[in-house]
Order: sequence, then C-alpha cells, then structure tokens
Amino acid sequence: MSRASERAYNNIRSMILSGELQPGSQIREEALAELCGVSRTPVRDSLRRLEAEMFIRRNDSQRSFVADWSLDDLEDAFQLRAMLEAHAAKRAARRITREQLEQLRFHNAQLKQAIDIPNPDVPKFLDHNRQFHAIIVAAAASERLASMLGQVTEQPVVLRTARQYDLENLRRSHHDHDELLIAFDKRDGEWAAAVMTGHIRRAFHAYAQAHSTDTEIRKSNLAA
Amino acid sequence: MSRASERAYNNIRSMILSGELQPGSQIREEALAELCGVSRTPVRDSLRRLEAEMFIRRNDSQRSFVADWSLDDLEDAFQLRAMLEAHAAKRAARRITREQLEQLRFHNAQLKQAIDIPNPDVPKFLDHNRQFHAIIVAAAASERLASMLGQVTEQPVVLRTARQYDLENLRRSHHDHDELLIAFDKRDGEWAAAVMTGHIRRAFHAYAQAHSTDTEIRKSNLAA
DNA sequence: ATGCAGCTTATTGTATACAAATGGCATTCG
DNA sequence: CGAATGCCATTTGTATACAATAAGCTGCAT
Repeated sequence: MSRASERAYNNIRSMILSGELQPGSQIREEALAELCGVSRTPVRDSLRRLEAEMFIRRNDSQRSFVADWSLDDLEDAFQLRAMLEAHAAKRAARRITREQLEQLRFHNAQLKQAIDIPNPDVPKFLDHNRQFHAIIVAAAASERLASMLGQVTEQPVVLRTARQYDLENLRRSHHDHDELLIAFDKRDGEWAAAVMTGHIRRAFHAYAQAHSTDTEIRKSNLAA
Repeated sequence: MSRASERAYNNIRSMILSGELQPGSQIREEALAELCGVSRTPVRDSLRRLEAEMFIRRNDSQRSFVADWSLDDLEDAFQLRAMLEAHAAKRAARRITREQLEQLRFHNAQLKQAIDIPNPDVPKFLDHNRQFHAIIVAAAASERLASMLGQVTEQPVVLRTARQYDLENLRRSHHDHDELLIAFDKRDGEWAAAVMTGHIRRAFHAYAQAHSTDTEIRKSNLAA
C-alpha cells in the first residue's frame, strides 16, 4: 500500500481501537483527512477497507459512523472466529512444517516467560501470542481463510478494564498452546481443532466479562 | 452505492464472470473507466471491492490482474463455503420464522417446477435456488456471516460446459432442500447443518468435474 | 552476446475542484 | 400547535490534473 493511504488507514484504525474516535460517532472524510495530513482520496480508500472489516458502518445515505458493538455482536464475531480458527488448526495439523513447529515452540516459550515472572509483561505476551496464531494460519495455507480471519480477529471494542488480561487466563492460554503443539506434532487435526475451539471460546468469555464490567462502569460514570 | 460506482462495479464484475476479461490478464484502471463510461475514481473503488472479493489480484507493484483460479483454489473456497453455510443452517434452524419457512417452501416448489418439465428452465431454477439460500442466510441473522458467505458464494470461474447443470444434480439439490425444510420445521440445527454440508460438497464436485472437462477442452483447443 | 545504466513510457497514487445528494432548519399553511 | 415544504449548509461522489513509481527499452560497456 502506498504511503498516504497506509498512513490514513493505520491512523484511523488505531484511533478507533484506542477509543479516540467514540463508538457510534459520525466521522467525516475531510476531518479525518486533516487529522492524517492527507487528502480525502486516501481517506476514502481507508474508510472502504475499514467498512469491509466492520470497524465502520454507513447509514443509508453513505455517512460513516464508528461501529458500536453490542455484546451480541461480540459473541457473533467470536463464534465465527472459533469456527474459522479451529478449521485453520485442523488444516495446519496436516501441513505444518518442522520449521513452523519450531517457531511455534519458540513463541510459546517466549509468552510463557512473559507471564512466569514477578512482573508479567503483558504486551510481550500478546505479541508472541499474535505471532503464534499467525503461524498456524500461515500453515493452514488458505489465503481466503486468512483473509476471513483477519476480519474477525481484531475487535473494535475498547475496554477500560484490564480484566481480559488476568493472569490465570493467560496461563490457561499458554496451556492450550502447549496442547496444540502436541496435537500438531501428532498430526491430529481433530484434536488441534477441538483445543483451538476451547481456546477461542475462553477468550470470548474473558472478553465478554470485561465488556460487561466496562459497560457498568460507563453507565455509572454517565449517571454521576 | 452511487450510480457511477455501482455501474462500474457491476460492469467489471460481469465482464469477469462472463470471461470477457480473461483470467490472468492485466487490467488497467483507465481502460475500464472508458469501458464503463465513468472516470477512474469509481473504477478504483470497484477494483478495491473486487480485490477483497478475490475476483482480482494485485502484484507487488499494485497492478491488477483478473484472478485465475486453480482447482485447489476452487476446493478451498467450497470448503469454506460448506462450513459457513452449514453454520448458517444451524443458526437458521433456531431462528427461522414461520413466514420465512413459507418463503422457503415457495421457492423450493418453484425450482421443482423449473426442472420437472420436458424443457427444464435452468435459469429459473438457479434464481429460486439463490433466493432459497439467501433466506437461510437471512434467518441465520449474522451480518458477518452473511458478508463472509458473499465472499465465497460466487466463483469467478467461467465454464464452457454445462455439466454443472445436469438434471440429476438439480433433482438431488431439490431433494436436499426438501430435507432442509423438514430439519428447519423440527428446529433440528444439527440435521440442517449436516444436510447443508452435503449439499455444498455435491455442488463442489459437480463444479470440479465441469472445471476439469473445461480445462481439457481448453488445452485441446490450444493444441489445435 | 550479455548485463547494466539511464532514459522513456505506462500505470497507479494523490490532491483538488466541482457536482450531486442529503439533512436540518425555518417558514408557512392547515 | 403541528406538519409539510423549500432553502441552505454539510457531506459525499466524480472528474481531472498532476505526482510518484515501476516497467520496458535503448545503447553502451564488458
């Protein structure tokens, strides 16, 4: 992607993910163009992409709004994600190379390190976690599947609470990864898919709980 | 979608589906703009959409080419489609309304009529078939799922042979629909999903066979 | 002959001006 | 007072000119 276009895309996307652009609020092309320091043309490109990724919604007269996700939307996305990632794991079990397995082991060791210390390094955990999953998707060797997963993997839901990152959950995640590694090693696609399904569903419930807590907080803030 | 943009999108899409734009051939924005009678701006929008839908591919220097699908690509798409449509059927079984069930019955009766006569009306069959599936996706009530299915439902593979439409297959399709209707009536999501999986996989094999035959023909034409 | 450098041309990316469409507000009429 | 209508402001859509980039070609040097 070219420079201005990429800058606009990344800028807008991170403004949505950070909550700088509030869910439900209208966004105007020209305003974004100024914020990003580019013209409307690349902004329009970005908006189209973000719309396809459901970060942005348009009303019937083509005005754009930051997506405002309900708990149902979140569950819907996670349900699809669980299905797709399980499918990816199944395919990966048949196709994964020794080298990719090694990479998985490396990242899993790294993310274990990140939480197995007095002061857990959550960003490090998340980074290696992301790479772990990316390798599985790559091993699944389906461009379409990868592109669909891209659409449900990142959620435009900003959470104030950090509950989704509670340590117990992270440890369980790491444990799932361990199990996935064994399933891959045994080339057992069914097993890998089952572990992955559970893995994603746990993530959903952690996320949902944080979302509820967050909604509570938001409400009481409004009341105050 | 606005007028020029929609015209460009539909034009280009149908040129790809009809084979007017040959798979693998490069396409230039300005040429398409002239063909569609619009400027490059709406053409660029359309190309982005078609790229997301994998009708078009771009090389590393952003030049666009009509997608050229291998049999593997086709199988990959059908595999995802089977999974997603089965999921849709499962969800639909829980949520479908009496009215939607009636509509399904109507379209199924229509498509039966279309092939249960001396001179089968294949386009009519295909139209009601499309609507039948559309109702199920609507009943599944997941915007994301619908959007993903949109990405794998239409295949940019032009077939010269008509084998995919052989009557026996169409009759079996209709039979699957009957069975789906019963499963929906009983609110049996598992059953509906299973029937749908088989339904789509049959479609794949019909398609694949036609694709092979077609490839043969193409090769012998080249040789001649 | 071959490979590389630099130039030329083809193609896409970006900015901007203008056109079209939509929403909101005020005014008027029932 | 409320609803409908017309006008104005806001926003998005389209065309076009220009900029940047990449491909292809030509000619020179090895």
